[in-house]
Amino acid sequence: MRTPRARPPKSLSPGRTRLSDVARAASVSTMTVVRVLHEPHKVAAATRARVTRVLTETAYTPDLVARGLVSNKSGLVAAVIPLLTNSLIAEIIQGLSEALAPAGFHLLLGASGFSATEEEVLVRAFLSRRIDAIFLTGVSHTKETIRMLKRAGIPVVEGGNVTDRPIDMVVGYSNVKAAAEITRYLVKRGYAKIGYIGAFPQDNDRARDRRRGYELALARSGRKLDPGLCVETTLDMDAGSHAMATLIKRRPDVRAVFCSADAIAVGALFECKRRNFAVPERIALAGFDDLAIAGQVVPSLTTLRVPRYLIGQRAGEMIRDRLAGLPVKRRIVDTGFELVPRDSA
Amino acid sequence: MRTPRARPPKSLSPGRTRLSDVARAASVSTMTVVRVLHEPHKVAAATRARVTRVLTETAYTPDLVARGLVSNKSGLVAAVIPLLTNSLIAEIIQGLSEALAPAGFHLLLGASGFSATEEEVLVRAFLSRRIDAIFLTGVSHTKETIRMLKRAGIPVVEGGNVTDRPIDMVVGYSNVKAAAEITRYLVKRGYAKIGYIGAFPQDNDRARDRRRGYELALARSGRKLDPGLCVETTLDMDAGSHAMATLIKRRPDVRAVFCSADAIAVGALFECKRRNFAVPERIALAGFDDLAIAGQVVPSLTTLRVPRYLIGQRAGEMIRDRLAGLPVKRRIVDTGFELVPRDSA
DNA sequence: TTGAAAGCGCTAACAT
DNA sequence: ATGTTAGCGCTTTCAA
Repeated sequence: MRTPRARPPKSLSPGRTRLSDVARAASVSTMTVVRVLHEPHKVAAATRARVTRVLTETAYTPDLVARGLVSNKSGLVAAVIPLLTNSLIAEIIQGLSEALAPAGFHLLLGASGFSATEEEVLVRAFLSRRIDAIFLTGVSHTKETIRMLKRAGIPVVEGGNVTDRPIDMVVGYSNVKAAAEITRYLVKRGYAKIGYIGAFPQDNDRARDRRRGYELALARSGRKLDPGLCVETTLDMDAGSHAMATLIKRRPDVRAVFCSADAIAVGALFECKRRNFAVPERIALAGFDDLAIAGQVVPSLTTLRVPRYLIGQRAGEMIRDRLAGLPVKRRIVDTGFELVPRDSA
Repeated sequence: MRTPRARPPKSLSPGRTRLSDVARAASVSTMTVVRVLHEPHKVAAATRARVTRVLTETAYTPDLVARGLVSNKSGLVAAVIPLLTNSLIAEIIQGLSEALAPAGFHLLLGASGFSATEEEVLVRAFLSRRIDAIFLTGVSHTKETIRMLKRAGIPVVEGGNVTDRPIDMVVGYSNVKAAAEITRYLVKRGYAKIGYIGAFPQDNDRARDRRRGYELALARSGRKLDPGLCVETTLDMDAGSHAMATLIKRRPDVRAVFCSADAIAVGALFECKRRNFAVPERIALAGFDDLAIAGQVVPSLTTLRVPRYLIGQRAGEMIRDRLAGLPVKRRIVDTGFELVPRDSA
C-alpha cells in the first residue's frame, strides 16, 4: 500500500471546509481561492466562476482563528464593564455593539464586578487573544493594566467619565461637574440639610466623583459637610430603599437627598411613600441617569440626563475609525449632561 | 556579513514575548517551555526553575490565537441575545458570564435585535471563530442556524423558554404555562374584560408564547377572545404607557390587563395613575418577570417571578460540564416560575 | 529528561 | 493569471 495520500481529516473540525478543500475541488491552488475571496478582479472570469461555485456549494467560511494568526488582527474588540445588570452600562454596551457590528468586529465581554484587579486579569487575558481594541469602564485602573495596554499599542477607549490624561481615548462626561450641578440646584431651591446616597466608591470612579461633586457644591455654598448625611450602598433599588431608611433614622431632619443613580433614587422615593413622607414637601429627591422610570414615577424624578447609548456608540466609532487608519480628531470627548428638573425636587 | 540570524521581530506584535523567546533566554527548546507550562513534573527541577524565572521576567502570556489554531479549541463561548437593554436578558448574561469565567472561558456577545436572520449571521460568524459552545435566546431559530449548529457539533444551550426538541440543551420555563397561570389568576379574581399588552411576537417566541398562554387561559375559562383587547408594542416603559392609553381608548370597559413584561406593566400602571384610574379598583394589572421595581411601585405589582440569573448560570454550568467531558444529566431544564400576587390585581 | 520536525488554516512575498 | 514557498506561535508526535 502506497498511501501517503490517505489523510483522514486529521483536523478535529468534522465538517468544516478548508481553503485547500475548495482549491482541490476547483482544481486550482489555494492562492487562487484566496484571490477570489479578497481580490476577485485579479482572477480570470472563468476561474473565478468555477471557484465561486465551489465556494457556495461547500458553504465555505474562513477560519478566523487561522486568519488572525497570520494577519495579527483578530477582529475582536473587548469591553470590560463592572456589571451588566445596570441600565447605564447595558446601554453603553448596546451602543458599542451596534457601532462595531457593521464594521465586522465582534465583542468580547468581561465583567469585573467593580474590581480593578479583576479588570486587570481580564485585560491580560483579552490581550492574549490579540484583541484589536478595548473599551474600559471608567478612568481609574491599576498601573499594570495601563502598562499592558500601552505596551500593546492598541486603541483604548475609557468610557463613562472624563480625564485629562486618558490611556489613549476617552468618551464620557464629568461626573464631578454633573453631581455638583444637581447639588447646586438643590441648594438653590433652598433645602436645608441635603443628604447623599450613592454607590460604594471602591474601584468606581464614577461613584467617587459624584460624591466629590456633591461635597464640592456644598462646600462652595458655604455649608459644612456632615458625613452623617451620606450613605453608601450597592447600586440597586432595594438598596436605595434601605439607605433612605438609614438616612432618615440617622438624620430625621434631612430635607433633600441627592442619589447618585436613579435606581437608588427610585428605591428611596418609594421608601418615602411607604412612610408617608411627601416628596418633595417633606423630603426632596434628585437622581442621576434619567432612566425611563424617572419620568414615570409620581412625583416624577428630578435627575441628570447622560447620553448612555451615545457614549458606547461614540466609543465604537472611535475604535472603528482608528482601526481603519482614519484620523480621530478628538481623543477626549466630553458628551456633557443635562439637568432635568421635574417634580421631586 | 553572515547574518542569517538578524531577525528583526518580523511579527507585528511589538512587545509580545513568544515561546521561542523564552526558550532562547533559558537556553532550552520551546518544547521544554511548553512542558513547564503544561506538565511541569516532567521537567527536571533545575531546568524548570530556570525556565520559570524567564517566564516571569518576560511576563510571558500564551498566544491564545495560535493555541486555538492547533488545539482546535478557542476557549470562547458565544451568546446571541436580542437586546442587552432588557433586565431579563442582562441578568441571564451576567449569570452566564459568572458561571463561565472561573472555568476560563471568555464570552463573545452578539445582539440580534429580535431578528432570526441576524441571529443566523451572528452564529455563522461565531462558528468561524471556532467557538467552543453557544447560548441562544429562545427556542425558535432559522433552519440554517440549526443546521450549522448541529453540524458544528458544539454544545448549544437555548435559554429563556422550553421545548421538547432543543437543538441540544435548553434551560428555561414554559412561557405559555406561566402566562396562562397569571391569566387564570385574573379570571379567578372575577375581572370581566381582561386585556393583554405584550411585546411584538415577531422572532420572539417568549412573547408569542405569553400571548398564547393568555389566549389559552381565557378560552379554557369559556371566554370569547377579543383581539381588540390585545395590544402589541415594543418592550419598554414608555411603550407600555402608550399601549395602555390605546387599550383604554379602544375598550373603555377593560377591567384588567395582563402585561407580558414588568417594564410594560409599570408603564401601564403610571398611565392609569395619570388618568386617575384606580388600580386595581378601576383597572387591575399584572406583569411578568418580577423586576425589582415591581415590588416597589404603589400599588405593588402582581407578577410572575422567573429565575433570570439562574437561567444564565445553569446554562453556563451545562456548557462548562459538557466541555469538561462530564455527563450532563438533563438536557432539558425547566426552572419553573412563581406567581407573585401583590396589590395591583 | 529533552529536542526536532511537522502542521493547524490561512496569507504575504515571491516566482512563473 | 496562477502557483510555490514560507511562516504566524503554538502543540503534538516521534526520537534521542
